[in-house]
Amino acid sequence: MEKHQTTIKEIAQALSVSISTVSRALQDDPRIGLRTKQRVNDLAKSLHYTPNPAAILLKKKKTSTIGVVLPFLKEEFFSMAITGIEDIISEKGYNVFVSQSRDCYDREVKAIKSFINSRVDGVIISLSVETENYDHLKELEEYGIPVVFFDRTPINFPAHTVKCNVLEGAYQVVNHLIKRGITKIGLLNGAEILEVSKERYEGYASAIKDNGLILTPQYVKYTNLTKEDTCSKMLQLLALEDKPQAIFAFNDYVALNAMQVCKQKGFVPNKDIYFVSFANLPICSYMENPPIASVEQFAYTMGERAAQILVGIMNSDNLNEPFQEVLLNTEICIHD
Amino acid sequence: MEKHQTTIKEIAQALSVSISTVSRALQDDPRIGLRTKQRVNDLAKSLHYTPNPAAILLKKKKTSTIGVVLPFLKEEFFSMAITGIEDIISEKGYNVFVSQSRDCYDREVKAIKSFINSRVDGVIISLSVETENYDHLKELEEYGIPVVFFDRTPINFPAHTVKCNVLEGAYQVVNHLIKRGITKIGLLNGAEILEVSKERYEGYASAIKDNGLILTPQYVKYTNLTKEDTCSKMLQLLALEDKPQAIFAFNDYVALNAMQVCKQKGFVPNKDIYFVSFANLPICSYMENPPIASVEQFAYTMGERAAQILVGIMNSDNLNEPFQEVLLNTEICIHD
DNA sequence: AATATTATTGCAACCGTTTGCATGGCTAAT
DNA sequence: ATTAGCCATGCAAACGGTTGCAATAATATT
Repeated sequence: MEKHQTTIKEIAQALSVSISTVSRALQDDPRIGLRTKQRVNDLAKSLHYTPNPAAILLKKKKTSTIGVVLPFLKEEFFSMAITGIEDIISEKGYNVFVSQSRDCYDREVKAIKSFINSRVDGVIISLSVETENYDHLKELEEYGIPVVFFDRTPINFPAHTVKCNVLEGAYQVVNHLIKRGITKIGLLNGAEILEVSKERYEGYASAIKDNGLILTPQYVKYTNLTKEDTCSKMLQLLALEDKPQAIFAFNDYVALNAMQVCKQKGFVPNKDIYFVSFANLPICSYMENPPIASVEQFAYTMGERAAQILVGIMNSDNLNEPFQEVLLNTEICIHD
Repeated sequence: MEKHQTTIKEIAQALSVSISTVSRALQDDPRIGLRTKQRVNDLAKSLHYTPNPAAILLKKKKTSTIGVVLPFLKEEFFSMAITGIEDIISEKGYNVFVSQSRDCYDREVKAIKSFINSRVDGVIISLSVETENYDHLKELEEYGIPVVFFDRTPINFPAHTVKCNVLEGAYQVVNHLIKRGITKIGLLNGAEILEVSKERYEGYASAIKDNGLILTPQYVKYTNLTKEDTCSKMLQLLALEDKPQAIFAFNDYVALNAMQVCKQKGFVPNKDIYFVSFANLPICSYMENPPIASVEQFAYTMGERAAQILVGIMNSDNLNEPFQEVLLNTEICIHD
C-alpha cells in the first residue's frame, strides 16, 4: 500500500545485474558499459531513486547535514544570516539543522552535543552572549567536525571566522556624531566577553581620541543584551549628572530598547538624545524615528561566506587547513 | 589522533561479551543479567556512547528528524512559531531541518522533496502564498510521512491542522472599529487562495453585516504579500473617491507597508486613516505608531501544538489516525 | 590459433545496530 | 539421576549502500 523508497537492490533485480553494477553505474564509474549505465539511470529516474542517507553515512561517514547555532532567529540579523547559509548549503545538497541558544550557554552546549550525536558534517555558529568556556567547541574539533564562526566569534581561539569590520564601522559612526558637533557620546555596548563588543569599544575610543576628545569611562556601559539589562544600563546613562548627548548602541535591538527608556523618561529620541547603532535592520525602515545612523553589517553575505568556507573544508580531505578569517566591509547608513 | 564515536562493538570487546548483549543491555532488555547491564551502561556512559543514527535508520527506518517549511524566518510570527516547535521537538530527542519557501511554490516543493530524500520522520508546514497544487504534500502522504499544517493550511485537503480562530479575531477587530464609529473599512487581505484570507474576509463581512452596514466590494483588496503588491493595492484603496477611514490588514507586515504608503501620500496613519491587523508582533511595540488594534495569534503556542501533534503521530504505529484540527483562541489587543 | 589485453560485471566484506533463534549452564521437579 | 524449565548470552541475518578483488567475455596482438 504505502509507497516505499526504491533501493539499489530492486533496480539490480529488475535489470538482472548485480548490486555493485548498479551502484557503479549511478556513480558514473568508467568501468560500467554505456548500455548498462543508460538502463540503470533510466530506471533509477523513473522509480525516483534516491540513495538512503543512512547507508551513505555508514560507509562514507557523511551525513550531508550541517548544524547552525545562533542566539535568536527572531532577530532579523540572524534570520538573514541563516537565509544566506541556506542558499549556499542547499545548493550543494546539504540540509540544515537549526538551533537557537537564546543567548544561554547551556542551550548552546546542548545544541552542539546534539549535533555531534547526529553526526553533522560541519557547524556554523554565532556564540551566545554567555559563552566564555569553549570546551564544547573543542569537542567538535576532537571529532573532526569543522566549525565556522560568524559575527560572534570566540576570543583567543584560532578558528575559521567571518565577521564584518566592526572596528572601522564603530569608528565611522562615532566620527559621524563628532563631526556633527556632538562630543558627549555614550556607548551602550554588548557583554564585555564578546569580541565584537571589544571591537566596538576600540572603534569608539579611537574616534574619540583622534578627534581630540577625552574618553569618559562612565559613558561606557555593557549589557547582556536582555531587555531588562539594556534598560537598566540606559537608565544609568540617563541618570548621570552630565548626560551624554548621543548613544552608540551595540545593535538596533539595543537601540530600540534604549530609545523606549528615553521616551519613558520624557526625552525625545534623536532630538534630545541621538542614537546610532549597528546592523541597519530592514525592520527599522518602518520606524517613525530610527537611529540616525546605523552600520550595515550585510548579514546575508556573512551567512553566505560562512557557508562557503564550511563547504570548502568539508569537501577537502585535508583536515588541518589553515584558518580562514574573513573580514567584510561595513557601510555606514545615515538616516537623518 | 582524531576522536571517534564509540560503537557497541567496542564496548562488547572491552567487556568480552557479544554485541547483541550490549545492544540489549542498553535497551534495558529483561533478558540481560543485572551485573552485565550495569557494566555495559557504566562503560557506555564513560565512553560517551551514542548510537549511530545511520544504523538506527537502517534498522528502524527512523531518523528522529523532522522538517519544517515556512515562508519567512525573518517574520517574527514564524520565528516565534519555530521556537515553539524546537522546544517541544528537541525535548523529545528530535532534530529540526528548516527551510524557507519565501512564499514561492517551487521552493516549497524543493524543500519537501529534499525532506523526503532525507527520510525525515515528519513535516510541519505553513504553506507559501502561491501554493494551490498539493501534489508535493500528497507525496509525503504516499511515503507515510505525517504532516501537520499550521496557520497557512490547505483548502479542501483533510489534514492535521493548527490554526487560530481567524474568523472570530477578524470579526472582533472590525467590530471594534465600527463601535468607534468608523463605518468605511477597507480590507487589505492576503492572497485569495489562502484559507486564512477567506476566513478574514468572512469575519470582516459578518461584522459589517451584523452592524447593519453594507459591504463595499471595492474596499476589499488581495495582496500576494510582497511589498510591491501590498503597496500597489494600498494605493488603489487610497485612490478611491470615497476613501476608507480604516484599513484592516492581513497582518502586521502588510499593515507596516500600507502605513508607509499612507505617509508617502501625505496621510497620517492612525489619525487620517486607522489601521488594525493580525499577529500583534513584539517588534510593533517599538513602533511610534503601531496599528491601533491587532489580533494576537500566539505563534509560539501554535508551533508547540503542531509539534505535539506531530510527535504524537510519529510515536503511534497507527498510521491512519483521524485528523486533528486544533483551533486556538485569538485575543484582540487594543493599542490606542 | 594461441595468447595478451581490455572491457564489463559479479562476489563478498564492511559500516553499526537490532532481533529471531539457538545454545549452554543451572535449578527445581520428578 | 534424569529431565523439564528458566536465565543469561551468543550467532547470524538483515537494513542499503560502497569498493577491492576476482572472474568472465570480448577484442587485439603476434
